[in-house]
Amino acid sequence: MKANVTSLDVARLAQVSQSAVSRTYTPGASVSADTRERVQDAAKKLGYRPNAIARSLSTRRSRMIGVVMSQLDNQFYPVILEKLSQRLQRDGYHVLLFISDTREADVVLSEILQYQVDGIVMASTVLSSALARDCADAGIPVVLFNRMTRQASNDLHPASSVTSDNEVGARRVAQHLAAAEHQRIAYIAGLEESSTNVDRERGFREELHKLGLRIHARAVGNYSFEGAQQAARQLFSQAGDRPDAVFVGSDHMAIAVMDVLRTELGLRIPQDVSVVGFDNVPQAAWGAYQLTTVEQPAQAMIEATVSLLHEQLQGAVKARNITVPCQLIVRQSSRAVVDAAHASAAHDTVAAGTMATGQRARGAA
Amino acid sequence: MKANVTSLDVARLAQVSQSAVSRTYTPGASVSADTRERVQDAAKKLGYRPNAIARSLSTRRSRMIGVVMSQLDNQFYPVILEKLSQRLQRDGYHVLLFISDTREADVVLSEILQYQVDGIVMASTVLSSALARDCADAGIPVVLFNRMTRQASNDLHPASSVTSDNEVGARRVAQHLAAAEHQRIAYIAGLEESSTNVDRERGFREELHKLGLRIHARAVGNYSFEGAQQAARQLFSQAGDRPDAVFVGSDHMAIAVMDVLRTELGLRIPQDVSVVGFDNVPQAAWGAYQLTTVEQPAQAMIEATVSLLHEQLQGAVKARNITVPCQLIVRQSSRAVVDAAHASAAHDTVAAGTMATGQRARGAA
DNA sequence: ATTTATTCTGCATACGTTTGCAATGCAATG
DNA sequence: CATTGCATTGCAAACGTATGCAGAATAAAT
Repeated sequence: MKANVTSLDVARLAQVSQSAVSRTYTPGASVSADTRERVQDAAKKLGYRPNAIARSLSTRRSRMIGVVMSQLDNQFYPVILEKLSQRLQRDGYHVLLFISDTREADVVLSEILQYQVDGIVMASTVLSSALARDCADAGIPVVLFNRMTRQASNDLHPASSVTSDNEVGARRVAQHLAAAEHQRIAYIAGLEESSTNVDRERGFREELHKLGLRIHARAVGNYSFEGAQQAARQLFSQAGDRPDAVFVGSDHMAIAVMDVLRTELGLRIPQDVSVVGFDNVPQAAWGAYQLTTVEQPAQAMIEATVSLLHEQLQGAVKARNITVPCQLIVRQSSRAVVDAAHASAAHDTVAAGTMATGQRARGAA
Repeated sequence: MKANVTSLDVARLAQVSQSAVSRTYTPGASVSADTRERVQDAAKKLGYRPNAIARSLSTRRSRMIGVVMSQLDNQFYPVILEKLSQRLQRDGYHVLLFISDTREADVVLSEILQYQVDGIVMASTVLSSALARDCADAGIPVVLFNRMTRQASNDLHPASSVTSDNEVGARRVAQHLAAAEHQRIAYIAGLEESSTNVDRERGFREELHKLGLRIHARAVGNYSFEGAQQAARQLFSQAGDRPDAVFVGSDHMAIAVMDVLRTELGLRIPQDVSVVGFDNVPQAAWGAYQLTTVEQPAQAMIEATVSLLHEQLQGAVKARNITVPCQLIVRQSSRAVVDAAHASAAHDTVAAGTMATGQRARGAA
């Protein structure tokens, strides 16, 4: 059997022109039922498979989407990657994956562009404005996932973006913690410069302020496991003035924090300290953590991403941001609301009512 | 600025032939320093980027590796994906990702082949022998990752494969559990037909037998979280005859099992029951689980995968299997060895000696 | 039967690169 | 000065497909 069967080989065997073969595999092209069948028979006989590379060269569309990610250790992203990949496959697109852990994102992106991808999704990575311009010049749609460009207020967005409503989500957390009468509320930040962190921290601070509270202590975890461990140790180092609640910038970090609090410091959660995260990764629901968190709705964010991509593939010139609402999910890592009426035994009662494992509850707003 | 700058545009501006431009971007090609510089200047001026699609068509190598995965929810695989992607990028290859969750793997693979990938890595997916033959005919190297083909004894392997030494790993677990004098040892299987499960179960059973023990109870979890929960409930349903140790076919499942045992059944680990997993995913080291497990060395398996790929890209015709050794990692989810001398207070002592968090210990063999 | 509209088909070119081959220039050697 | 060798260069033919255009075949309408 010949190694590389081309449309020409099939054409010869089927006694038709090469064009006819091409048209057989082009949906909507004009071919008679007879030729189509002859072609398909010949193709099967020879084991023909259309060459997507050649097609891309000819059509100038590769049907590949470049996806750039940096931290697959944070479960949020594998989940996104899986769903995104499946969603794109449904539309006949495929994912060219780039991991830009330590390397310059710019180098990576330059490689992507060489592959003539039809679009780019950047998750948790900063896009230099130079590259953004390159993409715009090349007419390649870029969607920032879970990140916004800094100059969001500028009328000329360099790229579209999809985020959840980080600010409102964080406000819900503030309300939740305040309702349970926490006094010394701490915040562990992600990456200082990331838009997610900025929005979450702003919403959290402002809502606390509105409720007559303030951030009692603060540390930075840079969205990493180790960073969060350090941050937790730092926040709880002075025994006298320890926080009674911690809002952590991501579930990934929150879990690290819980481990430090329990294992190293012997604290009980939520009796001694409440912990709240962000993202609702699968592990947040695990029995040992039962983490109260804000859900970033993965499927909705993916749909938004795909629709932004298509929108720009159709030629929309205006980039825009889509913000997806997110929900507070109350689990048992945070102390329950203190019911003024029966303050004594209230804890368990309320817990049974509103804190069943995995149950979704709208924020108390 | 022109949308698509080609090598011809650059050639014109630099006053050289198009070949010269091509050679400038072909490592090892013959170009004088002078022309190279002229070309690079012109390229920078125009924003030229070589078109990888056209190059692929011409060279008949895409420098893309198709990676097929099915379960990104099991942390083992994202970790692999991240490392593999980075490793391939180092060699100038890129990952075309396919998720074949529910869809036929055959359909997916057929799509991959259209993209003229230079090689394929299949992780935790079964490869139909028909497709394997197609790949062989097309001369495309295939490496099965963490799976072996069934007819391993056959002299004509359809595809190369990389596995850890599942059988030996499972033997270590048997020795470990036997040493601590467990009496009723259960096994929770992954996918019955998978080679990993077959090998692990065989090693476990045979080693137990050698030690005068047997598998006391068995259930199937199909490598899924929910399946493992069901399996755990089933194994522990009859209160009178509960296992005092469970070897679970993967960490992903083992964590689900631990949650069920603790939360639903109120059992203490390891006092009431020991739990051992397989893989050593990051979560196994988390404070709340401290899961004793067998480490599948990710980096070594990746290196093996890459070298098998290269080997076959160089034209090696013979497919082969590489087996990477794996290590028992003792943590606190399994009861410690009973020291015959001071059987009473031995537990904590031994634990302190050999069970420090995250410490790696060779199997007791 | 003739005209008109419609569907099919093949030809030929384009997509942007690589690369074998032959030609050129230049330095070193005799 | 003639000769050889070598590095550099350009020409032109691939690589495998899509598609505009014009002609052929078929069907529909008169």
